[in-house]
Amino acid sequence: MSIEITFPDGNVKSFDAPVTGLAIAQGISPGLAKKAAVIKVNDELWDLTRPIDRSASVSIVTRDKPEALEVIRHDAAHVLAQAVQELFPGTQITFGPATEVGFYYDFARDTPFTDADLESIEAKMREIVKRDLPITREIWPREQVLEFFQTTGERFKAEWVSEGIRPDEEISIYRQGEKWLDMCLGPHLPSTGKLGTAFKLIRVGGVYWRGDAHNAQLQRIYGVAFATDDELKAYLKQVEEAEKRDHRKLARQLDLFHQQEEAPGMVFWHPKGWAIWQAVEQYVRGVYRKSGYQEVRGPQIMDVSLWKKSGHWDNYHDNMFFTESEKRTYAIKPMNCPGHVQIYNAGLHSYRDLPIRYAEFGGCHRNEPSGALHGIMRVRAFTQDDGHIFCTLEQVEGEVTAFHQQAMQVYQDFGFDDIAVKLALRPDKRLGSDEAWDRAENALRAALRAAGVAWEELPGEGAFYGPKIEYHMKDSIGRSWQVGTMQFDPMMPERLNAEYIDEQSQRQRPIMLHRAIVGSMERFIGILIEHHAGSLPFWLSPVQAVVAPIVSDADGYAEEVCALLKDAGLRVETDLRNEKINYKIREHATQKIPVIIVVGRKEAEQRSVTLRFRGVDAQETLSLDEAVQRLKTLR
RNA sequence: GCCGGGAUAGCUCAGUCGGUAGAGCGACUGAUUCGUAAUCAGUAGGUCGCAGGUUCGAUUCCUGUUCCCGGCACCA
Repeated sequence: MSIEITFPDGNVKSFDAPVTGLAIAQGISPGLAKKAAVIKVNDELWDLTRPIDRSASVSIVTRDKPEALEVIRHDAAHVLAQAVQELFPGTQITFGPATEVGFYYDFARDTPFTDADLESIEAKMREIVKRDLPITREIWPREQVLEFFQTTGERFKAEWVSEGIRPDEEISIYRQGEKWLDMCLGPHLPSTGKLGTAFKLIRVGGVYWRGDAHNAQLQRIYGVAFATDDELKAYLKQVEEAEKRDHRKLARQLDLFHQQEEAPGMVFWHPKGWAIWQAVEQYVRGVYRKSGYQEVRGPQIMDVSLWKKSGHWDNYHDNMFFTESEKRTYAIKPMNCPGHVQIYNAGLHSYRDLPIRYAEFGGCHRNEPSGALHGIMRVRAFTQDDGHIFCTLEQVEGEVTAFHQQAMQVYQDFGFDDIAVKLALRPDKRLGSDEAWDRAENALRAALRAAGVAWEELPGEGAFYGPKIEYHMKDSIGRSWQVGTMQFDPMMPERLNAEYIDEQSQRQRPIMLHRAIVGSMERFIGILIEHHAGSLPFWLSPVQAVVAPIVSDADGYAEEVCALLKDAGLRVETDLRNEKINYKIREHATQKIPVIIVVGRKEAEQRSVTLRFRGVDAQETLSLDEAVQRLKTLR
């Protein structure tokens, strides 16, 4: 038997017997063999130790390649599992994949792992790496695997063999050293020593077996892993930087808002935080105006019967707040759409009136599970930049493409330029027929196509009343946030009896489009704070400039400058405290004020000001008039 | 909601192996008028999250609870 191995450069080499990737690499150079992590065989990643038993085109994947990194991380998960079982006998193993920056492994053990355990586990992992145990792949018959896991008390593994793996699937077992093994698809490095030292266990958390809240609770140990120590160091540094821009921390430092026990998941906006809100709201209001929306306002609470009619009660009553008065139960609104339908229904509409676009900064309350709350990113009381468009099916495409343009402009104006568009399709729990869903999903697809954007489809992620387009934006440190949405809803008009009169004087159901660009004001402001690390752009800064006199003789002039800038529409304050200019500059720089305006005797005499811009040490002195003009252009 | 951890002055944190607490910054008062990232001195400030229990005595130990943090689940 002859095996032909084709290399990336087109060279072909014949072997008489099956040959391993390691042998091939060694045949090329010992250096390559050392750097090799896995081998790509006909576009499939294989272990270096797995014999290649047929002709194939191959390429050696060295450890510096992204594909190798995933294998390194996956290996780290297995080394973690072995370390845990060596240290804590009786702990059951389940799954442990690679993640975006590292790996995790889920364990079943009655006693919780502590931070101290994490340290000793990591030490044990390093020991296993040092032992440089060979990692070998074996194929076992299904019965043998099942029996093995049953006799070793690995209940979860055994369950997976019988419930998660198709009977005709080949089961590979990876042995790490003499005794320890795990069932795994692979591939893996040839030995534990190849893992290297660039890994670190970071935390432990609870998870559900197979991701289902009805199942047993497991403990997941998370780690990060890289090909080199430098990359690990860089990653840890980046985490530290991310912590510094935590919106909860910055809110305290910059006095933007606070939250307290009596109102969990709600926000107390301080003057400076509310100034940011106002800036965002005024901006969005301008978008409403320019794009043909009429602003409206519905009531905060409405009789529960309305929510039963709309379908919200059936789907979400566990997450709704209720209140009672005179034997009637009211729901505190979790959404604005039923209110907008009432406004629509208050008049009779001709097809000529459509589309009708309503907008509202709609305050909503949702009783989110306590464990979901997070600063102002996930709250129980929030405000949507909500809008509803009542239109005909034919008008949907035009409305969706127009919305797309508006949304993209808004994200750009706020400093976000990396936007991903996704289409969330029918969920299991839903209203309406499959035909209606086909129509709805296809209408959105057509609109996206017309808008000329690429999108990703998310099966099962749609709202119960219709599919939705989602806008995900990446922030300055690469995290993705779902903000805007455009939802197609034929159900709500039906359920709440919305109609218009068509050309033939017949009553028709309009289509309802739900749309939001920033989504939740609270969350969007949280994202803005973290994206800009608290240094908001001039137009969003709560205090845009501080006028700081050097000596008290200049106080009067400072107040004059401040008044002038306020007249020009800027948010300005004076700092007349009896402190040195150094102290004032330090403080306002720390407060991330975009412009510090210093005035001393000289400026007061010359009617000039000295400007110091955030992040720039150099100062500029210019006349008061010039300065006002200059700052006005930043607004 | 579930698993784990936490809660000490306005903020950041130390401390008490059970004998009711301390620093820095901030605040306040006074002095200082000093040209680009912290002037000096003094003063005040805490039911040690809340409720029970054990104890002669609990901020400390135990139980419960609320909220926060991390993870999972959820997210109209």
